[in-house]
Amino acid sequence: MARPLHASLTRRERQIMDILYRRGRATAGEVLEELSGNPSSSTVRTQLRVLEAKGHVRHDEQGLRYVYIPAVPRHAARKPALRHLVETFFDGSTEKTVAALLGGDGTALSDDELDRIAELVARARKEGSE
Amino acid sequence: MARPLHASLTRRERQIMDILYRRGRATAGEVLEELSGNPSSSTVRTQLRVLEAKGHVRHDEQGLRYVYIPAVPRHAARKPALRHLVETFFDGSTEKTVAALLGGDGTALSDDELDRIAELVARARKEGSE
DNA sequence: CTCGACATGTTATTTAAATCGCATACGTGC
DNA sequence: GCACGTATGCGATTTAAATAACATGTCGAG
Repeated sequence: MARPLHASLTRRERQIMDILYRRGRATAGEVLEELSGNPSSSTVRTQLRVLEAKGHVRHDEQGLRYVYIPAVPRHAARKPALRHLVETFFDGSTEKTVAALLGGDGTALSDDELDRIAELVARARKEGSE
Repeated sequence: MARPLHASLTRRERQIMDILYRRGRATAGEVLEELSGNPSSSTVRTQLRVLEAKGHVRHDEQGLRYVYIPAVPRHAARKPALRHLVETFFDGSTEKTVAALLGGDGTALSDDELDRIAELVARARKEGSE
């Protein structure tokens, strides 16, 4: 069973992977900027090399710089991550999760967005009943 | 800014916290059963004590056993966790997240559940327009 | 009472993670 | 060409995590 990648990462590694997934790609310097506890540039680059050795990221050389990219693309990584969170915090219930997403914090959703979400639900029902 | 607790946990600690959140509460033995790599009982108990020292869990004494419980209750911990995941993997978009939840893996949702989800969306719209 | 099963506490050791110093390579402008 | 700013690579060190051996305490059965 393929558990979420996150499960095998150390704290710093997770921090870095999260940055890479949020941004899509980043240089060592960009990762450094977003890391808390401002570690040295050396540290960050070492971590990125470790992550690459473990197969979690790869890099493209862009001129002088390395641009790091997650080895598992975002759209493939996020499903297991989401499911794991739903299992852990919402009893595996999609309904409870949606409730938290909508009723959530102060994030007011626009009517447009709610319309599109309603559309998603309608379509899911249609597909389910085929 | 209160980041998700998860961010400050080590791998094992996260594993254990996930078990505690999934089950609500657990003894050292129960945690041990669910942990991969079957570490020794000693190891698990030490970790639980470390987690307690760090303030992540507390314990109730139940007869002879200790029953461990997350210090931050699930309903309080899950919101930041969910938001962090949405930020990292879904560009902060509730819509994209719902799409992944519905269109997800093979998890077929019942019509009933879809009904209730639709109701949630309808209610959210109403509240938003007040 | 005392033995055994089971639970916890303490402490030490091993292993892994995190950090950085220093060496090295690549361009750019003078 | 060469000095400088900026990158990366390697190796070593420090710090933290993970693990388990051993000691202690509690209950129930015989």
